[in-house]
Amino acid sequence: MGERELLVLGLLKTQSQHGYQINDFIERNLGRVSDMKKSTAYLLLKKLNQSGYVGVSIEQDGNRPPKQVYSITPAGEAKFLELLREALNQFDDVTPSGDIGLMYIDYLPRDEAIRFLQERVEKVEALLAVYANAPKHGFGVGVDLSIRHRVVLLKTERDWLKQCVEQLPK
Amino acid sequence: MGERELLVLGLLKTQSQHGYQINDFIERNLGRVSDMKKSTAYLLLKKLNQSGYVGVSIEQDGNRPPKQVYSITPAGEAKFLELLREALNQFDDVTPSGDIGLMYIDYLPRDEAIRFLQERVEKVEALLAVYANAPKHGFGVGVDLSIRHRVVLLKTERDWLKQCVEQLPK
DNA sequence: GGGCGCATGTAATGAGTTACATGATTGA
DNA sequence: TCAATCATGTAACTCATTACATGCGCCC
Repeated sequence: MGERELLVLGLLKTQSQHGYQINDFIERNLGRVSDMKKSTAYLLLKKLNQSGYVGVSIEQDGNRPPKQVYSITPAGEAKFLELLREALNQFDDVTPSGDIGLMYIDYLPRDEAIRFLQERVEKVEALLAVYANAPKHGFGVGVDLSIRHRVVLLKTERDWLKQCVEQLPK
Repeated sequence: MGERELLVLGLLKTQSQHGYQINDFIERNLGRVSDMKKSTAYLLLKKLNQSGYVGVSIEQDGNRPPKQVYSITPAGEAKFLELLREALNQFDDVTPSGDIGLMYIDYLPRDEAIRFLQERVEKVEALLAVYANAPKHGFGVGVDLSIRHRVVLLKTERDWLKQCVEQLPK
């Protein structure tokens, strides 16, 4: 079990919720921290329920589609802490995808190679602009730390890419 | 198809090789660029052969285990360029794993949280030391760029982690 | 009447890892 | 003789995504 489960359990810790609500919250508020897909959340909730980490009850407003409302159980609370410690404890060596391509970049004509790198720079700068314009939201310290993390990584990426262009042999 | 295939095709471009040789080369020289597992390489070679991107011939020295020696085909050369362009073209937003845990870090006692972060700093610094002591190898510009990439990312990580410690509310 | 929001899911697929299994040669 | 190196592979599993499928209510 990993981070997806941790994320969901953490959201249920705050309050009982149904799948749609969780997905909605992630999309609106954590879109830049998690890329979990909606089906994944539904599957996860079912799995967590089967494992006894969350309980479920069905609610219905009028004739609307029924909701499966999930609540965290004591076992789930314990699991949350376990997963949290596990997540904080692990540290993987940064293995950026995209570097294999770079390894072979001299198989391309120099100007094509440069064009690719410059396009990457533009993409990075576009993302940085998004983060710069993003509104502040105060869901605990963690989210803000995480956003700042991305920003510094993106800046590093941008500078490194620019260096790459310069170091390409003529 | 992705980077694993690109990596293997690129190695076969240089010379025909068997699986063990490829795995050995990756382990010795690209251990810091790729984390591909050995079984994966064997599986990939078979798959690439079935797709017509590499040909195979069997060699045997004396009574040693027979080797499946793979060579890249013209179709494979074309595929290599296609995958290379694809790899260089794509750029994913950096989504560091480990940030979900960070998001919930205030659910832990402050001193435990700090200990986790400091351990991460140490791990990062250990890795940096490895890279600093690593011997230079001159397999094209690409590998060196890739190593430099990791180094700058790790330094960014280290600085960011130190900031995190400071920003943890008291 | 048509599109968006609400609400939930299943089936197939993909990518890769882990664990397992085998067996000969070579050098200390 | 015992460990390391050479050499290859399969089966089961994990994790998550994609594509598909459904259907009501509400507002314009």
